[in-house]
Amino acid sequence: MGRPRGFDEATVIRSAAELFSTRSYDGISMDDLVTHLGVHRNSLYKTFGSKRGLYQAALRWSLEHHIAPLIDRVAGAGDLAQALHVAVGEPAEEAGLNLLLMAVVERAPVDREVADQLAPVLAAFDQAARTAAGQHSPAGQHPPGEQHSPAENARQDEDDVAFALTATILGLRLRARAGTSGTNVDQAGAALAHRLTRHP
Amino acid sequence: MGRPRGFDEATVIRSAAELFSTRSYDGISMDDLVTHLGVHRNSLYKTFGSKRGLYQAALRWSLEHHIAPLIDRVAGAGDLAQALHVAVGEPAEEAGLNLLLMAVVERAPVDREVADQLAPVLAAFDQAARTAAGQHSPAGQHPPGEQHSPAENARQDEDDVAFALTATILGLRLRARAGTSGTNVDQAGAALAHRLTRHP
DNA sequence: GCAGTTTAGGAATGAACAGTCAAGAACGTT
DNA sequence: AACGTTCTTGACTGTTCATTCCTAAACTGC
Repeated sequence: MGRPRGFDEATVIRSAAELFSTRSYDGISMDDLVTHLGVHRNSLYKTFGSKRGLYQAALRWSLEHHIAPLIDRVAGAGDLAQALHVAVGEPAEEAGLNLLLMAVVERAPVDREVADQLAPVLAAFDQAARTAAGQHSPAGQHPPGEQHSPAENARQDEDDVAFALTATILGLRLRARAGTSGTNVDQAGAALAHRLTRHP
Repeated sequence: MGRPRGFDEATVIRSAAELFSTRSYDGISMDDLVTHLGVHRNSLYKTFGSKRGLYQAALRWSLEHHIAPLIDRVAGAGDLAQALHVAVGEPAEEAGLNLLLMAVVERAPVDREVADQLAPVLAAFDQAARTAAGQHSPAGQHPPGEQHSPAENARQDEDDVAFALTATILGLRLRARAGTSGTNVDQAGAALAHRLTRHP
């Protein structure tokens, strides 16, 4: 009952995510959003409560619909080269990764809820990178013990490499954003993957 | 002649760089700067012209006094592990790299002068990473020819790996900034370097 | 100690900002 | 067709923003 909405909420969220992926949170005004989304201020406030609410909805949507599938594809990639390719080479995921990048760099440090939302995503990325890098040891957190058995060291090493690989993926997207052509970024990822998998 | 300054310009620039490294450009107001720097608004405007002028001075200073020496140390590192360690493991350079990170992610896309200033710095980083990764081929741009001789391919590959390594350095700093729980960044860099140098 | 020059300080300006209000329009229900 | 409900709309509010004005202060040279 009541007047029907003149806009599709999912579409608005997707457009907002796109806009938020291009500039900093404080660099985007509500007027910018109103213009870019083609939806009236009050409709946005009614639906999302505040600018922050809209941002959070956009981030959540992007993490769920862009990043999570991307993580799955990274985890399912046959080898590391393919994993890096799907992570940075696909232009379709640009907006999603750019928003993640912005969120990590400039939102997380000043918004705890954002930080708390991103932490598990980065962890999942690590896990996927670890899977793609070579299925040597099973998933899992580190057990509490302080002993350094060879098996534990190996597992820790896998974690560390995966952590660095996620960093590389984000760094490569950062550089693509900074002006380097996508082709070169993809090529750089391939070159690094090749070096890392030379010695299986 | 005239009344002497009540502040040291270099100190102010350094403090501004520190502050700009913590939040986005638009997330920092002139009031924030006035408070953090302990210098009156008018003195800042008299000296730097505008908020953007102050930012540019801070960025230039940081690139010159933090990033350039860091690049030199990366280039001079004995091996890749050491290069990554000096790049991400030294807490003294945190502010410099964080500012670089913020500049690349959120300033460069909306401020061409910043973008133009960062491009050669990233290129220098690539060159240093290439040097640290192994002194196989001399420095230099690619010659114009389109042939793909083995030597050229090797050189291109070195460039690509170096590009990816710079991305990794920035990515690792990004993750350090994001509050890495568990795995530490330095250790991750070391693990990746170890994998990359296993096969010389 | 006065003239000239440069900085400091506080107050002001207008624009842009996030968020709100009240009136009306489009529906389902009765 | 009258009603309650939900959405739309444009104007509005108070705040914060970057930037500027003006006067007083601190110095140098005469």
